[in-house]
Amino acid sequence: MGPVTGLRERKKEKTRDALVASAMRQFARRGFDHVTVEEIAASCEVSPRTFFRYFASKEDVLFADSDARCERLLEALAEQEASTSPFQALEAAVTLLVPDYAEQRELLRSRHSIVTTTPSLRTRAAERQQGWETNIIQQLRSSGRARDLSDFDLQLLVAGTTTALRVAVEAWIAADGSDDLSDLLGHAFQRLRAGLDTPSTRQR
Amino acid sequence: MGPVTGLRERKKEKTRDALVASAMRQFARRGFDHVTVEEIAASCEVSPRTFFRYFASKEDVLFADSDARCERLLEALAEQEASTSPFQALEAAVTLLVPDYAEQRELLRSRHSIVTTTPSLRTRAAERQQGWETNIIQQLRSSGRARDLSDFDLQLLVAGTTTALRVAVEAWIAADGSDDLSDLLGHAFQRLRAGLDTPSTRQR
DNA sequence: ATGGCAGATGTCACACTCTGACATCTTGCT
DNA sequence: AGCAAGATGTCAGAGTGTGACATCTGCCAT
Repeated sequence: MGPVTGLRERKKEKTRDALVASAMRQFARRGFDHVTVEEIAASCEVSPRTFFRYFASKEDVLFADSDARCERLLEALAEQEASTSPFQALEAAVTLLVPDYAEQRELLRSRHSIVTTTPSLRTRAAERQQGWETNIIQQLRSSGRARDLSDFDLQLLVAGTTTALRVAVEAWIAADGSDDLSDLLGHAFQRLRAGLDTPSTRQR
Repeated sequence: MGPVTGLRERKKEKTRDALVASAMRQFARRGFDHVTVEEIAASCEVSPRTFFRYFASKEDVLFADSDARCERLLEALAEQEASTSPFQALEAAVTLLVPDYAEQRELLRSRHSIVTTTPSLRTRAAERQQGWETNIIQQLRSSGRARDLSDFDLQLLVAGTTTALRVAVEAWIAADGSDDLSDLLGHAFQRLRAGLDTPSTRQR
């Protein structure tokens, strides 16, 4: 029972993918704000109005894959043993995302360069993950896994974890490729576990 | 030797403050996107063009005080003993900001309600602080305080700290006022120190 | 004090993003 | 075939943000 695959839905997905691909390509080449929605739409033979039916804003097309990744994280989280601590469950779930990131390194890298070279975007980079926090918190709560954490501790835990993820991914993206994302993540979680004021046992 | 206080600068500051105040008042009353820049400008007897000379965007006026607070954090950080660890220095500096936050609780609270009730802003809430990270990292590096931390560890440390600050402030804002920001911050730093996977010793 | 300079503001014109309303075409179903 | 629903196009318009240029005003040297 694969996903219901009517012609309509396939067409839609195709248009969506085309928009993302074309947008990313042009952003990378000419810079985010030198590319207009009209141009993106035109390159896919679609009206600008239609573009906005797929994406709420021009920025959204940049982060199109991010939401999908959040979904996958939530799924991975749901699959963790109920007996593991929220922290461990998060670490395990995040680790499961590594191949996903690795696959899209080029996309992430080009987005990173787009974001850092566009002042208006610089702040909006990681806030996407901010949105993740709410979802993760909700999932941990409703699954009962966070039963003995206070709201405050839970928020701190989740925020700390997504922050670690963000920092690790950024470092991985920024590096020349010799670093392994798993290692970076492992190190980050290790430090969250041991306490941030603990002197690091050497690194890189 | 107080700050050089030419008439010109005073006037400018006055306009700026007026813009922020009027904007915040109207946002709170009518919602962020039902208030136009034109209206804000008009209420201060100023042209819309001038508004954009003070603030790069309509959103920026919402976070006008944030940058100032970042400045103060950097100063406080610079004043810390060179012998304290980066983590301790950050904790101490952040603690010095508490009165600052406390003073503006109402402003922060109304901003919080504006942000959470405006879909287009919901994600953009605290990521202003994201921008803080770069500044803090730079300061720690150039002051030599972070001499024996790897880039990665430093990034993680700073990101973790600002995250703790954000979470604590959010919790404080969301609460009914019975909580003390110092306590929340203290607790957050305590958990960063002890390790996020450590069971909490009771709380609220 | 005064005349010039630099910074602050206003005016105008314009590009671009994003939205609502309505018409049209296409797909899925019977 | 033919209808209903969904997808797209067209059109008009509000709102944000920017460049260019003119004007006004506080500042300072003479």
